[in-house]
Amino acid sequence: MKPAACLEFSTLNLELSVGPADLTEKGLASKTPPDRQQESMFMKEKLSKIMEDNRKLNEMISDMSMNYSSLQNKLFDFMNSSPSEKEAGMASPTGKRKSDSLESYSHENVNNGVKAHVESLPIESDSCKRLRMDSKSSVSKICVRADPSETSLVVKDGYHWRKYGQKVTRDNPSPRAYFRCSFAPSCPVKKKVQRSVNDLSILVATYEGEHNHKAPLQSEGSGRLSHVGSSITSSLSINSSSPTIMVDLTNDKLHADAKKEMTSTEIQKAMIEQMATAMARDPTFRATLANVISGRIF
DNA sequence: CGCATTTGACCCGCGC
DNA sequence: GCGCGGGTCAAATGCG
Repeated sequence: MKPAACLEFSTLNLELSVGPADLTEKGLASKTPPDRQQESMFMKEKLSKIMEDNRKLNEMISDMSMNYSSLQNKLFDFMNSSPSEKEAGMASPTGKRKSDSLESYSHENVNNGVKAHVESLPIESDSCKRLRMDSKSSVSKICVRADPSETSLVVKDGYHWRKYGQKVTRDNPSPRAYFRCSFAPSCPVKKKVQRSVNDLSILVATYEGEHNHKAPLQSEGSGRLSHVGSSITSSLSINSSSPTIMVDLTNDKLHADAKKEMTSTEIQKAMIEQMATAMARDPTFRATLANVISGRIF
């Protein structure tokens, strides 16, 4: 999802509650009768305009929901397609740094661990300079809410990762950990994990490349990977300042709920509800919306 | 003993 | 050309 689209989406789903009571509080009651009549007409116009805006916003959110559902259906279709189809056109496995090539792709790192919550993003400004040179390459990024006291930069996503380096970067005092997919020796996928500079409870995982193997079954491998996928699916929130999806791993109740089987429709519904709730709760989003509304009114 | 993690050194691209 | 900074390597270390 593009940032602009996110912004549009994030300005939805809040009730506009400017009514006559609000208007009288602004000193309108003290006006003379002709003035009052004029003001009343003016305010009626304003109210109808606001209601119209509200209606448009509701239309936009329903459109966005439909688009989201359609995209997610495509995503599930892709997940169900054969591995050979996914691997067509995939970057060749590499070992040496000079030969690292990151092909562009649109569906990335979608497995039983991070269903539909992974986004493909353009290379960020702070990403590797070598990657920046390749204008076609893209990365996907997920944010995982984790206990700040937890020092291990482990993002459980269903795959097996081998840590091969850690570095403190200039723009973030928290160390950045570098992982390779260890499930298949030839798998070119890499992962960088670093705590958010703004919120230490958030782990930002950046995925580069595409797995050239099937996702490991959750029952096999290390036991800590159990129920990873569903736990992530059920609890997400949105940071209005960024298009990145947030995943909350700390909610025990949701962990329990997530273990239940969910149909894709239920997942979509739950996700849309969570997104709307998260946006409405976000103070930054609300302040932005208030500015937009006040700008329209005054 | 084998595997994973840690960590300092090194590589490489970019900006000045 | 040099320094900076991100990314990677590989020996050392830890752990089951």
